[in-house]
Amino acid sequence: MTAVADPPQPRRALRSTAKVLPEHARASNRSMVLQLLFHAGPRSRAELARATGLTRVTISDLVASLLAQGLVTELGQQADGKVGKPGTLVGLDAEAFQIVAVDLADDERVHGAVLDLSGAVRERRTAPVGGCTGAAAVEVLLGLCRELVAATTRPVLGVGVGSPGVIDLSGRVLQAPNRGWYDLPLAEQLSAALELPVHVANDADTAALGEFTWGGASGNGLLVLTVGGGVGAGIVLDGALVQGNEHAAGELGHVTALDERDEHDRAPLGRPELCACGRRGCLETVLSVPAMRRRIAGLDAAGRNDALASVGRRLGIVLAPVVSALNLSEVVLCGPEELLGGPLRDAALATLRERTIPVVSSHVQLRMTSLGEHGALSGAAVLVLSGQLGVT
Amino acid sequence: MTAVADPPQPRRALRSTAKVLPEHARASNRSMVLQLLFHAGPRSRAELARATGLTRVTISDLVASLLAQGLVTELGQQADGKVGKPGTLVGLDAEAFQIVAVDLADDERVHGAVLDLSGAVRERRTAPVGGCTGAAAVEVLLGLCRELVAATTRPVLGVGVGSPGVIDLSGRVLQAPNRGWYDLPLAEQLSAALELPVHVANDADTAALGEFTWGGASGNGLLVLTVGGGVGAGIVLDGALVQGNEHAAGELGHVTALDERDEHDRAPLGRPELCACGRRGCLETVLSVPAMRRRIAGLDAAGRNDALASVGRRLGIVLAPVVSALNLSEVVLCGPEELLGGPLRDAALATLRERTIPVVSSHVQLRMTSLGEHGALSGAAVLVLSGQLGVT
DNA sequence: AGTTGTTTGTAAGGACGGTTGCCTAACAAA
DNA sequence: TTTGTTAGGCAACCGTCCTTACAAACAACT
Repeated sequence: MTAVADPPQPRRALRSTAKVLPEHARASNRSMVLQLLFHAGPRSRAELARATGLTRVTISDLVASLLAQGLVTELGQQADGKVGKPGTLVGLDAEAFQIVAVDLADDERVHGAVLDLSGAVRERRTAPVGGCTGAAAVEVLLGLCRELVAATTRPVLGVGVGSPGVIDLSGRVLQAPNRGWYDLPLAEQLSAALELPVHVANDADTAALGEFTWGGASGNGLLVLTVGGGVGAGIVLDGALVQGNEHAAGELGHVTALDERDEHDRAPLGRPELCACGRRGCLETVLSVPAMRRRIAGLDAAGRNDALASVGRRLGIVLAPVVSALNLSEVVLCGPEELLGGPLRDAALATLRERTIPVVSSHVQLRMTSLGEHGALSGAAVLVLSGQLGVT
Repeated sequence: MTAVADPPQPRRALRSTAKVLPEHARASNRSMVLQLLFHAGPRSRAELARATGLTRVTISDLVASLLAQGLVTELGQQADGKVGKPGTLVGLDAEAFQIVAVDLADDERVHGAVLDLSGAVRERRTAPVGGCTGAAAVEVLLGLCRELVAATTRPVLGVGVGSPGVIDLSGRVLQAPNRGWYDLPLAEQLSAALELPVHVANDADTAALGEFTWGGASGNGLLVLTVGGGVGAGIVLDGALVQGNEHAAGELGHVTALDERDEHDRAPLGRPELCACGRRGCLETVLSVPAMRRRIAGLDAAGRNDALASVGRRLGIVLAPVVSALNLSEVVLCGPEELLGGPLRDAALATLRERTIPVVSSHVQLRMTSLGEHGALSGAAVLVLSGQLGVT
């Protein structure tokens, strides 16, 4: 045996790891039980034990602590005619806590809601924010949060906020140009002011979380595209949001989608337009709501369909490499149904299928969100459910 | 308080969770110590305690068990003139075990090697496989593995195999057309025959792992593009390989990269060619080694550079949406340096920067692999290190 | 040289989390 | 009524980590 080559030098920075304590195991198992009750509905302790792989003893112990916290309640006997002693059903108590959720995606008004643990909206409030930036915008947001907290009728589990911009895992807004926020520890500030746990994430990410949890996601990879004044995306892989190196994952709005030299779709879309970012032909210049409304203004139905189909084709071209690289199972569009739902979606899906290998394209779905307008609020609520209870 | 909306129904399939036992915590902490010693070199127990957050007592206990297994050795006293009792250095013993790694990316020959725990190649072997398919190809692979195992001089930690095709987490080859493997439990079969732990993954994925561990990856998202007879990609996010819904993540070779109606690069590249997959203009028809060699055959230096730059631009166009969506920090090219390293890389990077928003493009690197030809073998070894010791 | 303060590594005891084994209660079927 | 099965609770045990306490080794100061 002789050394044939020098060993390569490990130069990579150490991956972030963390110590694991027995109590973390406990928290994880507790989350697993809650997750099961949340998604699959009430179960007996014995059923929970079988589903989780834990013993009945451990499950009994966990359930006892959850009962003590009021998170779950006993719902009486299982009355199906099986042999043996009937189990006592244990179910998540959707009324145990309430969640305050806020969506900052709209430039004019901040939308907020109080939800229960099942995701049902119990109360709505909005506040005008047009023009406010910096600390003033924080004040408006904080005011709405206080109002919503005052409107709750149960203990508040936490506050979830979805906001445009680049936001890190701790809820620090690294940059949000339309609010004039730069390096702002928003979650920390709100949490201190409200004396509640506060979770803040990008609005496309919260939309993706909402869709993942309540939208009936069927497979493993989900991309949610939010189309409004701009275009954003949130990606969920293996049950977790993709953050990206600079917490800027999902910044698809400024990928070039229409090229100076492309003949393709030249007629309906015209030459690439200048984007707010200073470059030409960004996806936002064809797919954003204002851009689409401008393009279809004054056209007849056929012309509108043509124009929207052209937009859809450009979208399909941009999505094809992403869907292929990640082997996504679902792409979901959030935005005005009348713009996105018809020819645009059809053309995007057709283009996507044309441009990807069958093993990828045959399994991918491209559809409108099933959550309607309050998808973003549901997602902000999931942020809290996930952060406080480990339920997704 | 009144119910304003019905609760959305959770329709999503339950996410796979697993119970966590104290022993899993132990294994995790053990891996963390090994990881630290692997990447940062020998440390004293007290230093390990500070770095991990565990107490000195726990670290002593963990180190004792690692010593008993022979994975680490004491390396004598720390001789730096600090106050206090000098610590005893503990280091990973690179000679404790050896790893057998095999790369099936080449259609003609199977390449294999014996490596030590530091990743140094100690022994090389190859075996001709041209033409063999199905069970015969498995036999050739098995023969090479036996030969390599016989060539080891230490206990074998495990066997790592990188193979083209779609492969699931258990090492089952779902499809590998060029070997005629369909739904073949390769890891299981090899493991039974060799009586050793065997880990099998896609060759682009192993290349990505190797690059991640030894290539000096600097940030959070890494995409490794392998360019040979075909084109493949492996993606590492948050320290883990992206699998995809059908385990087909990274199938970038058959994304359309050259469009029938695109004028762009028409002159150097010609009209979109028919691909083996039956469609036209796939990335493989411009970026694969045979395609590029055919295109530059007979050209002078300037013509070659033009042609390769055109290929690079098409690559940049395909990569831009992926890099933006994931906010990748690094894209690495594996393949012939003389084709990929020059104008192709430059043009791809320039195009990538043109077509992505600065927050993404300003941080992304696009470079050749630093591991040379045995990147795939190193990656297969990482597969074993990761699977058996939790070290990545 | 002796003392003091710092640091390392180990030992003993406690807290926590999960398991196994055994018990009783409740029910269906023979 | 008996038998078999299932649910849930109690006690004892094991593994893992923590805190507290202690001996050893060394630098620096008196």
